[in-house]
Amino acid sequence: MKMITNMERLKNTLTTNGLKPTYQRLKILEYLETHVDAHPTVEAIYEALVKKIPTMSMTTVYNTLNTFIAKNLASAVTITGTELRYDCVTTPHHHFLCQRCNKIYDVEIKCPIIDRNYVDGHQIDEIHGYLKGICKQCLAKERAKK
Amino acid sequence: MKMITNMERLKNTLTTNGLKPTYQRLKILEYLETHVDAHPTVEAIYEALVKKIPTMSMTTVYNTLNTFIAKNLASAVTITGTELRYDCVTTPHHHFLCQRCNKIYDVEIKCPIIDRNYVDGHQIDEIHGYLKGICKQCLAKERAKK
DNA sequence: ATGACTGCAAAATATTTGCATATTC
DNA sequence: GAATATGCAAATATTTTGCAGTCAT
Repeated sequence: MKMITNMERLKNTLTTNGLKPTYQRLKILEYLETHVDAHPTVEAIYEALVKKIPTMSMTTVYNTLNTFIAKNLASAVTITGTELRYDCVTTPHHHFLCQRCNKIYDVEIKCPIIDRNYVDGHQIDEIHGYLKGICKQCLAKERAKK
Repeated sequence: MKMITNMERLKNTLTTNGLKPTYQRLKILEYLETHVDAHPTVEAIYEALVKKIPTMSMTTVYNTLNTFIAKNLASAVTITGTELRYDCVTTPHHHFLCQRCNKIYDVEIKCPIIDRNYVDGHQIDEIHGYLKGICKQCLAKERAKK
């Protein structure tokens, strides 16, 4: 078995999707993969990467994420309504937004329409399940206070 | 049976929820009720109402909608990610966004977690199901072209 | 008169666009 | 070298905030 570095693997991911493996794209993809749990905002991705790549711009982050979405390498999480958060596509899952701490958690839920192609005659391309409430951690903190 | 006008009914809805039945609130609530299917943006509500109430402001629309949400008279639909759309609360249902025409449709789906209070230890306060794809109407138009 | 509500103006936040420069194959 | 990608600056879009004036009891 031939060993490849992580960067080579990411490069392959981009090229096999017809995308030029630019340094910016590689870094953004790497960031998404290593921060799946955080469901980062564009801001967060930009802030993290501009430290290493001083010329990085918000525009590039937006461009790249939109390109990734078009190629199905990432998906937008629209749960908060006023900002977009991002996720690199792995397995289908739903999201839980904590309304106290604003964290987004992945949750596995057996969805009854996951394998339907149509609902009411509309063609389904994406399914998003969003739960909102108070997360485990915040509930614990609250209990501790009392 | 005593007959009441629609405006009296809306007024009752507001007062029984502890809200002063101001003209603006009545009109916004009426608009929401008569345009449930449209899932209007703040902009749309404002534009429609400012014709009748020239002093109406965006701020008031935002204030009012947030008040309604707090009282559970309306809910925010966060499906597009960059703008909020509104819905007046009736029965629980999911939403379908057409990515061609940008319309939002209500869809009835049997949700397996609708009566669960916790998932992975997180307390669930709201459940939102968002489907995206191409709506019936747009599919028909597309077929017609070929 | 008091407390709540409205609405203007400005600020804050988030995203998109035009275009000149740079990079990749 | 042609096509594509980057990134600055400016424009656009969306939501929030401060505050002064207004309205209903």
